[in-house]
Amino acid sequence: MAMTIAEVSERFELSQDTLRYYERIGLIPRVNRTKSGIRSYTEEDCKWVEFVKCMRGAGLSIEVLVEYVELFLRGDETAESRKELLIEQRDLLQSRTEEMLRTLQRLNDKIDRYEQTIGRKEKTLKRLD
Amino acid sequence: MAMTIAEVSERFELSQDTLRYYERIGLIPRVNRTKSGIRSYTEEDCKWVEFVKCMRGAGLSIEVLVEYVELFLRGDETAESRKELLIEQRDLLQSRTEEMLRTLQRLNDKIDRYEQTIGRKEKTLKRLD
DNA sequence: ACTTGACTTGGAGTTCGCTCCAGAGAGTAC
DNA sequence: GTACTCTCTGGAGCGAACTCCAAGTCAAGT
Repeated sequence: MAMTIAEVSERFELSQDTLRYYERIGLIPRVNRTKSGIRSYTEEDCKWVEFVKCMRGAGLSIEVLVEYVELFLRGDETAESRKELLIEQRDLLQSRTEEMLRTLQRLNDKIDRYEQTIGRKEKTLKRLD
Repeated sequence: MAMTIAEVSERFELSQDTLRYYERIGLIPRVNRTKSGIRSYTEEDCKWVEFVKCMRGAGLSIEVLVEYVELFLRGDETAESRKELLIEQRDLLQSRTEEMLRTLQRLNDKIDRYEQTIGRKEKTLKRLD
């Protein structure tokens, strides 16, 4: 059940360095070690890794995720703060996503215009043949 | 019609340093200067600034935008390459956007669960009164 | 003529988020 | 026991994208 850093690295496609870095800065709670000091990831640890990978992938900052973990570790009485933090980040993510959708549309329009322009050019060339 | 860097900075909410930086690295074509060496932005220059701001805002890399500008400056025969570059970036942007939409959904679910948990807690507290 | 303020350039400095490395300590294989 | 492999820690290094700074130029106002 418990996994080594090599296995977790493989499983989530994050480098061992990144996993150690994430733990060092508190982006995931501290992982337990064997008596000889080697990390032994539980399924719970893996859930944190997966969560953080997902949130980082969407662009949430390390800073805010560290804060989330800190709140989590302080226990139940921080549930409200955690919820507020999540709402704030959700709103940020939403507006960034909306901006990206608009830009996506713009890129598609631009590509369409390129298609038309190049299409016209080809026609012209054919006519010249 | 022509604008100073201060006006362009104001108009697009980009610092003067950023505008100069963008020009220096070729993210926008070179802006003409007055005889005394001061930048004088035409409406055309402003369109580039706006385009770049939009694309950077969606996360396109500086590197790829510089390449786009270079191709543009080489003229009509690069239209096809420019189109391909745009398609590539469009596809990248699309998958990033999709990832963000999935994460957005996940965040919303998580917030919902927080709402329920906190709701239950409040009820319990009330019952204890 | 001189001060003020906006602008110039080239280059150094900063922040974020990793990524790499050196040196050391275990566990396994022979 | 010694070679090999995996892992550890603390710290240095790196690339991207700005951001700041020093020293100098120029135009306008008084």
